[in-house]
Amino acid sequence: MAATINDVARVAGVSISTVSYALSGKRPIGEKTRQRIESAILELQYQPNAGARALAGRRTYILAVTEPLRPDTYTPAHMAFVLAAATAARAYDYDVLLLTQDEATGGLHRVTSSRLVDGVIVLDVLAEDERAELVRSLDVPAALVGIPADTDGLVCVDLDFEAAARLAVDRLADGGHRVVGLLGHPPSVYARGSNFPLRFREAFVTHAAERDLEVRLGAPERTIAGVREAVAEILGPDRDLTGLVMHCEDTIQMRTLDVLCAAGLRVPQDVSVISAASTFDTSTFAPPLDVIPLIPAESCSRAVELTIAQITGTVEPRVELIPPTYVDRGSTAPRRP
Amino acid sequence: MAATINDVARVAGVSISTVSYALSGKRPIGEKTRQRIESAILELQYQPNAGARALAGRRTYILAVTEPLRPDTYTPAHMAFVLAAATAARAYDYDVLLLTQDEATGGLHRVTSSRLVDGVIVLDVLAEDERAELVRSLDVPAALVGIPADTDGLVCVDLDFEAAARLAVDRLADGGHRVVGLLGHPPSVYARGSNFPLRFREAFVTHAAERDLEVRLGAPERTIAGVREAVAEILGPDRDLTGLVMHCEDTIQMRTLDVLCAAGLRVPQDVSVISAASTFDTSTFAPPLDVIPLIPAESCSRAVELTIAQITGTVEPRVELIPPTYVDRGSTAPRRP
DNA sequence: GACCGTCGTCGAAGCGCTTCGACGACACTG
DNA sequence: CAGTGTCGTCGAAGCGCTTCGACGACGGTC
Repeated sequence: MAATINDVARVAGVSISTVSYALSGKRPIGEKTRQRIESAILELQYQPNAGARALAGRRTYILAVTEPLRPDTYTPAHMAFVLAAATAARAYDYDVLLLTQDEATGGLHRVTSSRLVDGVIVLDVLAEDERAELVRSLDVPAALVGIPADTDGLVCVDLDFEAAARLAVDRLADGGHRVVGLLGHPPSVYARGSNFPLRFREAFVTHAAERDLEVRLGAPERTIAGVREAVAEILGPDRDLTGLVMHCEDTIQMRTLDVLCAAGLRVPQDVSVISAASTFDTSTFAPPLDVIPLIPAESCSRAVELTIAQITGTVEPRVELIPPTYVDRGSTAPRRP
Repeated sequence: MAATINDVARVAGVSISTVSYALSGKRPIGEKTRQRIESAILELQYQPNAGARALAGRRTYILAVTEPLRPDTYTPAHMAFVLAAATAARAYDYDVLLLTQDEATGGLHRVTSSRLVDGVIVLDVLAEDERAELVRSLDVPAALVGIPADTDGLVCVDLDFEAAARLAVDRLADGGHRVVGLLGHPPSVYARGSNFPLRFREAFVTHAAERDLEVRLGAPERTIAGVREAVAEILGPDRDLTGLVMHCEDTIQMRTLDVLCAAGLRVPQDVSVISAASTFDTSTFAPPLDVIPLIPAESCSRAVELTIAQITGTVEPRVELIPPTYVDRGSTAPRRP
């Protein structure tokens, strides 16, 4: 059997409460006592029993991460967030319970009301998301990565997609480009109400209008043919498009570059290209792309932070938007006269 | 505060042990009592406290899933296994704690010796894998999905990659093909000692020799150029290769089809193509490919089953190989004379 | 020197559940 | 009808931990 706190106390010749306080640091402990306890712990390979700790301490040190991974979502990007959340949680000594697919919603109720978890990280938030409702009504420490339509009473974190869209538009507008395109996600993604593609697209269109640009939108299917078609359409019959922003999966972006190349268009001489809100590495693309990165670790570690702050104290509901940054890799250039 | 078993007992007018037995079914309960208890549970929205249950019952109903997700591994395929494990676990009323990256090894010790989890599912097993050692020495209920070099004392489950390789070889050999190629993973994957690519490749080479075939191996990098080069090499200067087996990521497979098409080679008229041990859907490829599928749900649910069997009883160490199946989609044809 | 505060330690009371042993109430045996 | 089971229920003893209150031993104050 595994050693218990009783064994440690006996070996160290102190009471169990002393051991507990030595471990938690909630009361001062004499130097010599502490050392005896520490060596007893080492000797016995003592690890506190998680169940007992949860029961007595009312903390499990587990966070639920809910990520539906809906059929048409793009796994790598979403998993990057799950991983980032897991890593961030470990930095605070929390473990992560994974709730996916149907459990993403159903399991949320179960794990919170059985006090299996201390808090919840909600990923891939839709504009209308059951889980947002659930979190609100359950009144459990939680942070959403993404912004639902109704943020009332919730703690949300996300990249500032609107600002990212403006940043991309400005870059092209400042370069003198007049006709710009946005290559987005497959139509089904917009239909589902996934929030960030919509937010990005709206801000893109709005700000392009403010900057007096002509805008063309594409929502290619994932197939080669789909990309080819969308690119052809966006370029226009006269191929007068000179600025292209891509806010989509890596395969689509790579294929787009292939298609541009095949069409004899050079980047950035003929077309300036920006990869926006991408979770993957665009520096290995051919050519490497300018990017406004979406860094999972950033939003997730903030979400974990805010959740833990709610567990240990109290946090005002809020929406925190992370300002975007622009990484220049030479895939944009001023428009040639 | 959440309702406890005490509240339920009070409302139902019985003792707490009766409630507990009603819940677990470990002793018979009178019909009327059971109903009173059930309605009390509904009324109070009672959910047993996970920590207390773990402490008293010595079961947490949590399984650890360890998946290192090493830098060069292909996320979608690996995550498919994580998801399958989570889903399978839920079917047995177990939740899943995710251990990735550095925690995949380090966290294993922590979560088992603190009794946070009842068992462990080990994914992406290397030929030489620390986690196999750890599981052996920890003596914790566990199942590995994949086969380490030393399986002594371990419970392992996996697709029978050797049989899959033979199946692919036989299909081509029976079709009269004499020169066959295997397009595998990037070199780094083989170098790392990931076990299934190696097992597949070895069996492929061995069995092709038995069938008197000439074998060409390719291990393309993920880039377009990498694929193009590997395909050119495998086809040979005379393009005498007529059978191709792909055991690699979906992007590489798609690109290979693009490259074949660009080279004017038709599938299956000029080249017969088989996708082997693939976790993704090859029916949407152009053309749809014959496939020997690797079904994560299959190995994972068996792994979960075997782990839970170890928790509740005892299971002999073993290696269970899942027989491969062949799905015909018309991408192979007899060799033209 | 009486008084106070801090430090370091202990004992004991839970936390909410499972499970063992006990026991009354029956329904069978023979 | 005494003996033997099974059924349905209860009380109580933990499971291993945290935390509260208490208390002796000091060192400082006035």
